[in-house]
Amino acid sequence: MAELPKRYDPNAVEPRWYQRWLENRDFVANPESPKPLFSIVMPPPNITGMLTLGHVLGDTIQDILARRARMEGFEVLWLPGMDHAGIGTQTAVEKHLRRTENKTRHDLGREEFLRRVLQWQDKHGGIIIEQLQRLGCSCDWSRQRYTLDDAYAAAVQKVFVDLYNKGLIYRGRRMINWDPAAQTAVSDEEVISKAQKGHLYFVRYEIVEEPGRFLEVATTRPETIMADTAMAFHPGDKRYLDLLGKHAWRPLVREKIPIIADEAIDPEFGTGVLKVTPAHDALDFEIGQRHNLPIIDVLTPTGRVNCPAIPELHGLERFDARKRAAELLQARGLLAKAEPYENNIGFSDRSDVPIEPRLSEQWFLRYPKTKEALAVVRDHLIRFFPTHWEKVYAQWLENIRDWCISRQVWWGHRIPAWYAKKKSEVRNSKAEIYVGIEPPSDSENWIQDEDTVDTWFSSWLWAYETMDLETRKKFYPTSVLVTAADIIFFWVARMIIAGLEFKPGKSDKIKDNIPFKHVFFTSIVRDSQGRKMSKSLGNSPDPLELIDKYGADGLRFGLMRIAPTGQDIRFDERQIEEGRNFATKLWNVARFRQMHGASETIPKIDTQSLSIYAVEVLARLNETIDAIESAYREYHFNIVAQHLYNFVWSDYCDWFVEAAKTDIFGDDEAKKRAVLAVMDVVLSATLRLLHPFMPHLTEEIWSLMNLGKGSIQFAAPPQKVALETAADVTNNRQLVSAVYETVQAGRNLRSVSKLPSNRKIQFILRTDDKSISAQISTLSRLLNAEEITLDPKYKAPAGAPVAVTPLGELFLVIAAADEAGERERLDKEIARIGDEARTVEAKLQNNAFVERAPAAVVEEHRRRLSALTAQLAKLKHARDGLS
RNA sequence: GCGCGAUUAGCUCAGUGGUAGAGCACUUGCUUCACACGCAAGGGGUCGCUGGUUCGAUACCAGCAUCGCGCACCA
Repeated sequence: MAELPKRYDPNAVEPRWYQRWLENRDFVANPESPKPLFSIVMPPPNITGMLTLGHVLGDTIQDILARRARMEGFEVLWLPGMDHAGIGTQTAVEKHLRRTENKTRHDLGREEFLRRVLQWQDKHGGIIIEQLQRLGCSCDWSRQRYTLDDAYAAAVQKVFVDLYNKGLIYRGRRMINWDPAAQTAVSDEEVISKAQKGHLYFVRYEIVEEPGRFLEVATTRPETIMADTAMAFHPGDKRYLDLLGKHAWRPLVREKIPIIADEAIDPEFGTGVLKVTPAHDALDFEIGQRHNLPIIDVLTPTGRVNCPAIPELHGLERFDARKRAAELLQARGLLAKAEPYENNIGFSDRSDVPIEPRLSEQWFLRYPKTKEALAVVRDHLIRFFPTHWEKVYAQWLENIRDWCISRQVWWGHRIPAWYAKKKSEVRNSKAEIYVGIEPPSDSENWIQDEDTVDTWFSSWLWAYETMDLETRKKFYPTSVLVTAADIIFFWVARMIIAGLEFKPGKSDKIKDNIPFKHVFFTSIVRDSQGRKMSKSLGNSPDPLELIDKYGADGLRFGLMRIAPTGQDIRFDERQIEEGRNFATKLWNVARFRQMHGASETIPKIDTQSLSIYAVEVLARLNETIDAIESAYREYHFNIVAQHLYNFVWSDYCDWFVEAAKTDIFGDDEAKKRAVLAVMDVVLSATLRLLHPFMPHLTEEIWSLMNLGKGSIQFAAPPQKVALETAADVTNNRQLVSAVYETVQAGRNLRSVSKLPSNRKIQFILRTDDKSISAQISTLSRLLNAEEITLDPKYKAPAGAPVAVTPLGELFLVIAAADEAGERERLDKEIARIGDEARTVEAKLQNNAFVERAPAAVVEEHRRRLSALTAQLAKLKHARDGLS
């Protein structure tokens, strides 16, 4: 038997076990297994990503579910993988290129650039996989996938072609969200609105037909004035009715533009007049369509002004141009005023720069199966945890708009569309477009689309395209998806749609094709001040450093314990420290058991002859098992962790082990063996319950103490211990709680009497109950008493500290009693108990309460009152005994 | 503007129609034969506010306030 060192060293133990598990292929799923399935696909982290606390949270939860399922006898597949992260990875490489070689991707050309991305990927990619392994994740690495694997990429292309052939994917020239930094279109979901401080400029447009009269318009974007093609007001706005059909002089590039009326204008805003700029605003574009307005684009894809007619602005960056345009207007007397103004602006989720609404030719997907996707969640074929996300999901689906899926990015799945070379300027015509996985046979006459698809257009197949057919047959649909709620639209909803549309399941039935049965939305990890973790704030701790400091198990347990469902987590390193401390506590209490001899591999206890303390701890173990079971059903991991923490630390260590020392250090060998067996049963059960949270530590103790055959990973979860008849258990437990209460009262006496806790002291217990004598040795130990004497007729000297306990009156024997102090203490105690008794009594005197409250509640109050009254009498008696 | 969530001890959070809870932090005592990453004792709360339902509300209902999030608007 290997001896357990005093301090547990996770850094030595954890990698050793992980390596062993890998060698044993413990995480590899077997599609031919007859066992019931349990499967999870990991939300794929970005290929060049680093492990964040968000990953730690999500992947720990997945690991807990996977490990628990393995113990419960499921055939488990936890399928890991990575995402190529189109825009993100490309941006990183472009940045690197600019810094090191001062080149753009266009300088290198597509082929060379992609070669560089692959180099970058080889150098920086996949680190996160090692980090997940350090965390202890029990993924089936033999099935690791990548969104750019050949088979996966082929599936993405096939889906594109199929949807095109179904008429669901189309190409169109429409207003899209343009990211000028990444220089690509993005989807509506990738635009986040943020409050932005700026100015509202009031610009004067002279009326052509009435020189000297001006139309004033409020705008935040004077730099786009050159692209104005109309002025508009609300048709019901009497202020401007006489101007309808007239014209205004557009400033800067002076030109006549019509004055029109349109319902879309809010007469309340600004002056009630809108300058219509169809090329640079979605609403203006719609108005332009309705009124057949020309479209003038004065911005380049990088967000610079393109307007040679105004040399002062031409080439300026859009925000510089805004200031300059205002100055120009001011100089010409056309700027009435500029007010400070705060409005919401759409920012690119990716590059964090303001989005530019832009007219552009892109590929779009008309979502299929939206009604069905709503139904499967509404009808709970797919259950969301917490449930309130169902509503968020439904709202999105009910207001869904077509998805712009093309990206002007090279890194990713290239769009399988070809254009006829000769007439490439007329791409709209169907005859000029060929969509197919293979290029057209006369490929020299065709040119492939330069764009790639949105990364999420590949991720939405992740739930099943990651599985080969055999694996899919066994493990699809997956059991549960664990993910952060911020990708509910990006990923969760689209995966559901994909499952329903492409039907990868074993039959056509909806239940076989939904991608998962449960979705658990994890919290978002924030810093201790509630801010989001971000690189720029530097408030994001490195999980690997935390693992070095506290161990993977400590990190996992600490994080789980503070992770509420449905709310954000405020991260505080002290909580991880607690996780580490808990690991050490468990280690030490196991060590304590080991010091008293070897454990039985399959521990057995004789439930007929258990000590009352053993009954108590086993009953609490049973309660813990029940509580954990129901918490798991709702994915309340924090509650599971809290129950385990309380049971181990309080019920087992603080109370049972301390009480058990009476027998362990006693002379009765049979009792000693019995109590050690109880410890083995409890430890064995506890380790198994804790294993999903703290896999390495529990495996280490399990193995060193030889508590089971083989790895704890496949040990069955503990069953509740069958105890004796309920009545006996109740009696036993009442006695134990009386003993424990007496201990607490005695310790309190010691403390208020200012006796240091290491000093042996004497107690006298005044009671008629002779059966108490059996508990005296344990009482003595827990009170660190020299001696406890049972004396039914004890006459205490005046001033002797006393506590009224369920076992009788407990007197502290000290040489010089502080009579005044004791009187004061008793008075306080009498007042406190008296208050409580009066409260209960008042309630019982309330007829309405006695008549209407449930009988059990009333009875409980009566019992309580009589107990308090008895206690009060004894306390008063003790006080009156003082001189 | 619409929707969602939160509001309980200094902090992070549980919780229940019937006597307010945990961990940390704080105060005090302790190197007692598993553990100072520990043991023991203690202080600390009008359960956001106002109404309603009820014998009884921190809990259920309504309104309000504050904070956070999402959607829409955003000239």
